[in-house]
Amino acid sequence: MSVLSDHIEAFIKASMGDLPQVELCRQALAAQFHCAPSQINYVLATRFAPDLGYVIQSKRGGGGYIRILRINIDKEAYLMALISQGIGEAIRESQARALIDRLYEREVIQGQEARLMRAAVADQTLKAACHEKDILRAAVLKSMLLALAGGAEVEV
Amino acid sequence: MSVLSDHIEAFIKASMGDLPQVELCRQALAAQFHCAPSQINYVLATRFAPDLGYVIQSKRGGGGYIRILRINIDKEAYLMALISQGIGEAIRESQARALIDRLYEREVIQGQEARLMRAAVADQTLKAACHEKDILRAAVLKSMLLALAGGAEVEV
DNA sequence: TACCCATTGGTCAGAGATAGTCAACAAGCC
DNA sequence: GGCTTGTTGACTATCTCTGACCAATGGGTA
Repeated sequence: MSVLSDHIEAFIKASMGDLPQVELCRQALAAQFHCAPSQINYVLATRFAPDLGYVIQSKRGGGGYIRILRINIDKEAYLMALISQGIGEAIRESQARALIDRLYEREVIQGQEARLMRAAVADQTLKAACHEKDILRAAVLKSMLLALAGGAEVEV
Repeated sequence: MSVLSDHIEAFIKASMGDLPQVELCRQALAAQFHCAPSQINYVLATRFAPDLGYVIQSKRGGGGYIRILRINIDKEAYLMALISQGIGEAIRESQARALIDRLYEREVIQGQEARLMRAAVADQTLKAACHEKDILRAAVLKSMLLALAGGAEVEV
């Protein structure tokens, strides 16, 4: 079954080739495929999601763009596993701290980075109701792990 | 994808080189880039703002000029100033990114740390209503800056 | 000195150019 | 039919650029 989203996905992947990143123009791409611009967002959300090893950056306004960065999954399998399985929808502060400590022990991160991460996910930092806090913490933690996994090869 | 503002910014930075300041003539610059004079103000406001480490001085009338000064900062004092004044109750993603970029340029943080911080304060990360997002982002950012400022003495 | 006015930069609202979000509808697949 | 996936359009958010109008400076002139 070959559907529009698949074509767009294939086109983007072909554009990327072996490069670590590619830059698109949403409007132009939508015009090229004769679809609504939001269709591009759908493809990005479903085929180039963080869990699938991609990071999306974009800018609006004149000269706007959408940039897709690829993560080297082989190299960072541990982080990706953490992101997709090790952290659920929510995570408590103590669990997050333990996870960060493990990263430090395994030398995935340095002291300064560990301090940054702890600060970002601290209970005191996340102003929200208790359960919301844990959800938020999970999101922040995942996002940072993704940055660790994907950032190394790309100038962000 | 580069746009007029980017070109003007690049030109000014090239003019500066390693010097601590540079002097421009708004009209002449606008003529050089075939744009409205106010476009220069736009570039100054968005690319050479105080948050980005610059100070603008200017004089009108005959022999008028625009002078751009690069600020040199003391790391700890800068961080503390950012925490107490530079960041309010809320901060937008673009402002937060600019702030992090500046820390990176000034070598207060390294590339990996910058990526971590950007990830933590990204719009995509902070799942909340728009205004709540900005408040949350300010809290996360401040918390991380505090970690940077006080990090050396804190137990790992 | 007092005033005029040419010259130069500042401000701001609005238009234009992109991209993001979300709810509703459509198409496929048990 | 009901669930999942795909598609769209209306509305929103953000970034860029411009022009009309405002403000300041300094030289010229009465």
